[in-house]
Amino acid sequence: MQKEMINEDKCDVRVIHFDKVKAAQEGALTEDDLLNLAGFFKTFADPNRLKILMALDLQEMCVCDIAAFLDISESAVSHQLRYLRNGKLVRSRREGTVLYYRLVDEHVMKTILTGLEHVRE
Amino acid sequence: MQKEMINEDKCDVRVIHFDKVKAAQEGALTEDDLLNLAGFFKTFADPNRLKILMALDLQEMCVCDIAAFLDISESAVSHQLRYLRNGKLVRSRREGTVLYYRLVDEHVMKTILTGLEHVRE
DNA sequence: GTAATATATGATCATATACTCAGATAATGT
DNA sequence: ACATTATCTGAGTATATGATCATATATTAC
Repeated sequence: MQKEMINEDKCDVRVIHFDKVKAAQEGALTEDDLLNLAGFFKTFADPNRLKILMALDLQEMCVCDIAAFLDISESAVSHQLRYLRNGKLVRSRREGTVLYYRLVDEHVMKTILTGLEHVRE
Repeated sequence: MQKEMINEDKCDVRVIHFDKVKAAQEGALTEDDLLNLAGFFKTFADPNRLKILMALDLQEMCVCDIAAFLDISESAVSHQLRYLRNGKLVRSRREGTVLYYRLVDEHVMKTILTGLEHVRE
């Protein structure tokens, strides 16, 4: 059971399998990819956002309809939609004062369905 | 532009397209599925957990190796592994005092790779 | 049994999240 | 221009999250 220090400056770091640590480091994503990916999944980590995304997969909807569907305030919906817009998951189309939201592409539902598969075993 | 109240008790709820709200409600998941699904994605919503999962896809690893890889405390790793165990994403195998963790199944990486596809456009 | 090693757990704390509220903005109707 | 409608935004707040630290547990070696 060989022990090695991974870094001279951090003598508290204990490593049993140095080769595995190295392999993990070599296979790791960049910090950028990692943050984007975590951010992407954060989008799906909220029940209300999931409901919005699945509803928008069926049909485009406006803010107040989504608010009625979720039974939360329009302001709260608007905040969540901004979140989804920033994440490039939804797009909107304006018709007068009404904004109709829809999904951007098929990755969104694909991700949700893969997750649902796992959850239902 | 017809307006209807979705509920007599909540006169502040404004609905433009009642049919869409109804369709969304009919297509919606149960609260249980929704919470499980959100919980599932919450697992992937953290950079360190993502790194752990991707590393364990390559090879089984023990706690202290993961800690060295992530450059965080073994305690923090242990907390995250408990999270992953509760979510049924990883399993462990004991060899003396050392616990080797590995992924439970292929849904995990499938989910991560679908996400990565989207993130990289 | 005791000591040492590897991991797990509970308490605590700083930050992130998701809502509400009040007010701002954008498009339409008069 | 002014009022109305639909949505957006910033501030404030309560809860959730993820790390650290100290301590507890589990296995092995002596």
